[in-house]
Amino acid sequence: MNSLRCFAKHPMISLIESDTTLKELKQIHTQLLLNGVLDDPHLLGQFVATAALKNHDNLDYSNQVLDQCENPTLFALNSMIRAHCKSSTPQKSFHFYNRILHSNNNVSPDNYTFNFLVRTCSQLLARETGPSVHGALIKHGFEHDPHVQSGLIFMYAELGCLSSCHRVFGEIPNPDLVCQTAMVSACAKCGDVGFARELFDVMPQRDPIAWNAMIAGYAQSGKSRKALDLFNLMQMMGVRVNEVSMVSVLSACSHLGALDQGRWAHAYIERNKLRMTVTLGTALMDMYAKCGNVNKAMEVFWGMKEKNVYAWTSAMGGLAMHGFGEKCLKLFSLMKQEGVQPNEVTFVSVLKGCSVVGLVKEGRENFESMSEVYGIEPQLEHYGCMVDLYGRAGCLDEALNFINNMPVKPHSGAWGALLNACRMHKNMELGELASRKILELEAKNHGAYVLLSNMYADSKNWEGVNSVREIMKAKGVRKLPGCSVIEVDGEVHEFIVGDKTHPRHDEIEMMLAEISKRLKLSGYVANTNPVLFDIEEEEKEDALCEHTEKVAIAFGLITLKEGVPIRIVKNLRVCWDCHEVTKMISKTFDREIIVRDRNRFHHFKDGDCSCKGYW
DNA sequence: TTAGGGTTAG
Repeated sequence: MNSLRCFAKHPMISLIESDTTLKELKQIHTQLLLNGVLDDPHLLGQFVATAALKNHDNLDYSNQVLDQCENPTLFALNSMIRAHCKSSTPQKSFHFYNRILHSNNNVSPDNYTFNFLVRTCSQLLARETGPSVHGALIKHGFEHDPHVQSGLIFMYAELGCLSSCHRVFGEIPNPDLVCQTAMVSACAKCGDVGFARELFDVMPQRDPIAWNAMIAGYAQSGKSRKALDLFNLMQMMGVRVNEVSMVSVLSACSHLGALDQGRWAHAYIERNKLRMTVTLGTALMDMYAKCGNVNKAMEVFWGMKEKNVYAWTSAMGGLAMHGFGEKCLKLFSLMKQEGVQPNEVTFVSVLKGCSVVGLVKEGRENFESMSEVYGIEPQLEHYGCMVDLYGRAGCLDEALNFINNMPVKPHSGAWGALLNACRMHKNMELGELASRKILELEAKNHGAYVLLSNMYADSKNWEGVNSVREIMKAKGVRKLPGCSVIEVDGEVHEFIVGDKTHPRHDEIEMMLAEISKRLKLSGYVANTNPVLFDIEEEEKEDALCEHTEKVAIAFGLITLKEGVPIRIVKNLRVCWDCHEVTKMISKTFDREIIVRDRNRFHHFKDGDCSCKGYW
């Protein structure tokens, strides 16, 4: 009874809510002081903890109150570590940890202290401090606390230290469901999704969170089909699916470009009345954008009740990916008007938006505003976007100048953007320089070899083509095999270059011949330059016929009803000839064709492409 | 009177 009375929340403290203003908080504080309520250290702790936990980003007041208090309780100090760990200033947790350590009030850290502190280290990605905190908690005897253990596994996974995850996990005699799930997630996060699955399979019991962890593990490591397979198994086993499961399912569909399956997932969410959280809404929108239906993506976006920086950034990225640069920038203005703070990823979308439509001035201004207005230091990714922006617009000198003046060493991405620009604008000399730089950094960068070889082929420099081929051979560099995917009636068909095993291979061949015939009748002459090797003209045409997007398009023409757009996802950039051919097919066969290549979307219609020849 | 595992944008 006594303890209940002691820990019941004071009615005035209960008034503190997450939307309590600072002024109101001060009024409550003054009242509590006048009434002598805060003379009780437990109630003071309650006030500070409530104020801090209700608003993670306004901890100053609680900090001040506690700093003026000579002998705060362990509860109050732990609460401050917990609040800071979730705030934008997690490092301040250590101030309160130090107060616990150096308290003259007989206070010493407990399992709560270390649990919160370990989470602070995860937030901070504290490579050195994390292990020290681990050492300290062992010294204080808390390494057997299951909350602390799962926290440590999570922390080491965030730090990318799988061996430490294994060490912690291996030392737990009987890990509970939570620790096992944390370990499954940690292995998947650190790249060992196979071991994650082994662990998952031998778990004596699995709740929906464990299933979600494994599905997410697959989705995040690019094993999208496995993610969808496991989701199907989850349903078959009668495990309760929730909105978190669907986020991973949608993410897997986005990755595959599987629009039918994505639509099915959308219908499933509605049918089962799953909660449309901002995360789920973002995943849904992203799925539609990445599967080629940008209008539907924007419809989802505008229908979202809450839009955070992820939602805005994803919508802007979707627009940029489809070539709608101006719309992307308009959305950026709107986002700022709404008071949503952009982050570094937002600027990647902004710069891509500028790049796809050649808005050099706007791109430069936005890039400069990153550090000047928003205090965000540009990362390599942003520098790459800027080189792409200048290069794509044909300002090759400025692109080179930009690279040469980068405050950090230019990475292969920056040189790669320049190389692609050189290909677009046919600048052989600079292209050679760019490829040399890339290969100095990454001797086996197959993309650079292919681009360079294609540039030589474009200028009929067969000697150049051969020399690239020789170097590739000597260094054991293989061209990444092309692969195109098309979905028909909810089934994903994958065409890999040279693979003739598709059950309808013969029909596809016939359709390819038909396409060839009809295109020739319309005056098409194959541009054979992008074929990597210098071979006889006729053979070259055959090799081009095998570019996987053409095979997938042929399959689409056979299987999809008239008027249904053909949607292809390709793992490489579309080559110039395929781009021309696809334009012509869209006209000759009166068919809309939407291709997602490694970089962006191409919408082919009536003999034209939305990229206007720049990709 | 404070605590643990699963989700979104490059």
